[in-house]
Amino acid sequence: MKESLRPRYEARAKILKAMAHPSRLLMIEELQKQERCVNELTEMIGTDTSTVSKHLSVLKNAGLVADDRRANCIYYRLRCPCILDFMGCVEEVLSANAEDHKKMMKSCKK
Amino acid sequence: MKESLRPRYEARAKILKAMAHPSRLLMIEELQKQERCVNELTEMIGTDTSTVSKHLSVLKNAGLVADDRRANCIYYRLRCPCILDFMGCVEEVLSANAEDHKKMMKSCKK
DNA sequence: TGGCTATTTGGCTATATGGCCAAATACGAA
DNA sequence: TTCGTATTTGGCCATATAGCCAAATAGCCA
Repeated sequence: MKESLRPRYEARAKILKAMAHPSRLLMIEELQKQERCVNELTEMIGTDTSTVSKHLSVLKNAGLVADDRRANCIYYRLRCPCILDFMGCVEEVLSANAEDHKKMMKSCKK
Repeated sequence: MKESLRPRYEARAKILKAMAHPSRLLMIEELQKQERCVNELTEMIGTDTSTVSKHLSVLKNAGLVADDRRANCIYYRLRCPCILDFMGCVEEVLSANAEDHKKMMKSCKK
């Protein structure tokens, strides 16, 4: 790869990687609807608080979420809501995959 | 996480994960322009053929690319071109990050 | 068929990640 | 200041991934 292009692709990959986890996708979706504190997200995900905190730091580190403290909770919110537009296409891929799978099964029966 | 939702998020995460690598992003971008065989991609990326082959199998396994053989090469193509629309938003995040960074630097000087 | 090239697979190592626990920290409120 | 709750961090283990090499496979073409 041309060296000059590498940082660009690495930066993009980092963002995609930050999104590429089931729990983090759930959080992103939730945070698009409304901001949430760590505790609330922990309940939704149903795992250890420390795990959720680490997931959030991945998202924050990628610049996908921002946080601010109010009262004694830290609220997270989605920084670029367009992120969720991704999902339309992701779903398209998934249904294309399902379609293929169906075809394959059919042709196996023959 | 509600058990019924898990498979859905896992499927989505798998697709994002498949995209989340610099070399694979480069390939995806290239394959949107035109189909390419393993050898051509290997040259572009500048790494071992076997590595590229494995990257391609990740993409294929996620349903992002399809391949077919012609003459004695195997040509890969992008299955869902909408995938690249992602990048607009990814870039948006990146420039928001850059903006933040700039602000931070400024406020440090004060 | 047999050779040749393109591609994939297996094996290995180094590195990164997710998850849990325990401990540390941060900060608002009394 | 001190307490108590919310959050983060460090440590550990199990698992996954990238990359390279060597070897196996696949399938065109003479």
